Amino acid sequence: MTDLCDIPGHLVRRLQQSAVAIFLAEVGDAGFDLTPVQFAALSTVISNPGVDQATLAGLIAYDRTTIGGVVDRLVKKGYVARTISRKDRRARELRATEDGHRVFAQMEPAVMRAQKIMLCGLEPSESDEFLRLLRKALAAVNDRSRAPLRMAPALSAEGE
Amino acid sequence: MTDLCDIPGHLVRRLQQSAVAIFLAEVGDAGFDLTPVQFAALSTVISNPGVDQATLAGLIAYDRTTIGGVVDRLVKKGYVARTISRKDRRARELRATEDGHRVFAQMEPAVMRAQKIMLCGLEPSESDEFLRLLRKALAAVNDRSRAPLRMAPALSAEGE
DNA sequence: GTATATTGATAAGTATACCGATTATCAGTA
DNA sequence: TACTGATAATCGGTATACTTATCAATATAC
Repeated sequence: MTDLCDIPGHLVRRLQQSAVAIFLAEVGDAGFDLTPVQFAALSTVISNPGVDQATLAGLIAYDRTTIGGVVDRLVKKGYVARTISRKDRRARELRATEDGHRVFAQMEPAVMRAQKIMLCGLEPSESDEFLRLLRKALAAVNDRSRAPLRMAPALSAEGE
Repeated sequence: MTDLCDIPGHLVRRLQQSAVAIFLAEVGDAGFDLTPVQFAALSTVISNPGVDQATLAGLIAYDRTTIGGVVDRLVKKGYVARTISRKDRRARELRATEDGHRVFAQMEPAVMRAQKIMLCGLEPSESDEFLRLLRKALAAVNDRSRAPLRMAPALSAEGE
């Protein structure tokens, strides 16, 4: 008989659900209303000014179809500006607004707190080991997702 | 500067995405069309004949609002029967159909295969350790989700 | 210089997730 | 019996995710 507690996928899903709930609670208590996805997108736009949406999706391993809506919401909230690229009229260049930069910087402590809470059940050494295994497992299956991580800078490493 | 690769929540999300993609691929190749969520629900209904939807949601740590739609799809596919409880007219009693039992048994190998693929980057000992840490981390944050796991039978164990 | 293939973005449709509110029912009480 | 509170399920609304298909613009091939 299949016990769901023995199915890794089920455990990962539950941890992810908790992670989102904790993120929203911490960030919300701090007075911000970004979701984890929106935060990751904003963070990446800040690190890569002028990226187009497809590249952004690759950088954070999101689906290209999904990223449009995420960016929509960031634009609506005034944290990101989307302009049509001059070099390629298909592409939209993304840039964080001043508001976006400020909010990102201000909410970082809450985000870090959420990450700590998420792993509060583990000893520090266990936490490190967990993250190591998480990265290692991910590297092996990255390309089996519809939205694989596609590094632009010099990250890569683990994944072949 | 926040590197997303250092944010546990982001890593967990990516692994979950891969897990879902692998599950759908393996199960789909085997000729079945159940999602991970639907599989978990069907599995739990089989183990707990006659459960109501709220209890089912608790058993697999899903949101109560979501479970209705999941059950809808299982009913539409003919794998689960939903009847109004005689003891409590508010509740719906769920039971797997013969088709549901058969499909569940037949797809189990594909599900197991998917779990193995998901962790194929880890050595067997690492895989065990990863699952141990996953369960431990989860136990500590279970009640911070809107949909905490609520055991009815004698599951528990690891996660205290 | 036009046909072809590719690529960035979006649209439509389905399936999770979750919040807040509502409805129907049940349980206990006065 | 009517009232009160709790609970099962659903509804409306928002946000991910992903599939297939489409459109527009670019790049390449010829």
